[in-house]
Amino acid sequence: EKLCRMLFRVYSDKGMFEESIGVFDYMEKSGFKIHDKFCRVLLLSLNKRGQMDMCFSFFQRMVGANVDITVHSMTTVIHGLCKGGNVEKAKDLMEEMVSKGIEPKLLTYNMLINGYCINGTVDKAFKMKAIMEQKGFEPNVFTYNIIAGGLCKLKRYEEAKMWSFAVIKRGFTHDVVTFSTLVNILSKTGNLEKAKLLFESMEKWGVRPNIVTYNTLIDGYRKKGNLEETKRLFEEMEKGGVRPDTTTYNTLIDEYCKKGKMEEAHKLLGHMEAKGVRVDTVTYTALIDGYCKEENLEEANRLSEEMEKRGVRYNTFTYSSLIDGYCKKVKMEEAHKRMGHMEARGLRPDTVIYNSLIDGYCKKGNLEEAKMIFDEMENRGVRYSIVTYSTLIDGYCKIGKMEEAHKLRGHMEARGVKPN
RNA sequence: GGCCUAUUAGCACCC
Repeated sequence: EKLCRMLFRVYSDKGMFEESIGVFDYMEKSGFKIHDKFCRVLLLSLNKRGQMDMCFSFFQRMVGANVDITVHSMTTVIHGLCKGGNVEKAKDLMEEMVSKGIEPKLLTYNMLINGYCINGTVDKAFKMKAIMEQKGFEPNVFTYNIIAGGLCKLKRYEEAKMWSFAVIKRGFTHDVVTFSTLVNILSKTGNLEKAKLLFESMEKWGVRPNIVTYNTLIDGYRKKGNLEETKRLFEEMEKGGVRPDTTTYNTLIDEYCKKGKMEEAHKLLGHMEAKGVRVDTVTYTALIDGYCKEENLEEANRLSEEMEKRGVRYNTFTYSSLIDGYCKKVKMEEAHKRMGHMEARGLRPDTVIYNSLIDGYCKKGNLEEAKMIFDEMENRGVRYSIVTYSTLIDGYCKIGKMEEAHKLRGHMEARGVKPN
């Protein structure tokens, strides 16, 4: 029994999940008593590695094996489900557990509220908050920050600002997350000066800007085209003992890429390696996109091979940049080939990728093919966006097929996509 | 005590 516990722990920790579950099976068959705390090692590990489905199904197995389920493991599973965009499933799970006498905690509710925010359904997040209050839980700083963040995702910055300021007004302890959120809101709404003032006054409130606060402000300045201030902040943070991280470098690399300064961007990649800063998918995607934009697909492909070799994962953005690169050059066969690759890896092409393809065919003057891609989106359940319609409408206009263009305008209204 | 919250990368048109 002791050996099983040890094995289970090690397998779980190393991500050898089949083996972990094998041990679990054996323990169950042998009639060993299995505790909730013991199972949590696996739940947490599955969570960390994004294996939400397995996490959920293992939890079901725990229930089936009569493990003494606690709020802790329930909360872990809910966390995973929420992060994976499966809030409804998480909510159902919570309700099921409540019926078994397990009471959620404030943090459990916060996770669900966050889940709805991730989904972009803030109204449901508010409903969950109301339920939480009904149960006698007062919202805490996390709750407020989560809601402010959710509203930011929807670009509802004015409302977000109210929630962040409410933290300060309600006399909660001042929190660096609240301040960073506010710096972001101010910066994104064109009040970079105010953002800077807030940033500078933070210390007076007893809050020290951290890496995220710096990164937020740096992004604000570079998007405004103020490279001097961007660099100054970069140096200031290093002097102040806040070490630039992956996001900091990614932001700067993207800035150089957008300006077409690919050598500079590449140099920063070198700096990251020299300083031991982790390189990630965003780093490479920014670079790949930069090369694609200057139509240097050779270099873009070289980088994608490099990231493959280094074990940096591709995501939808990475493929999107490459596919768009091919579409802009009207190399449609190559674009399709890349789409095949991503699907083989279990990534579903999204709206943006389809938009690039449609644009490619439109630019080629092949509206039949463009329309076929459009229909394929429907069949595969990929949502149309305002860009999808604009692209295709533009395509029809350019070849003088005005009736088709008008038809699409009707189509979009029927779908509830508002013309801009 | 720990666990939940903030920052960076992809698409059309116009400018």
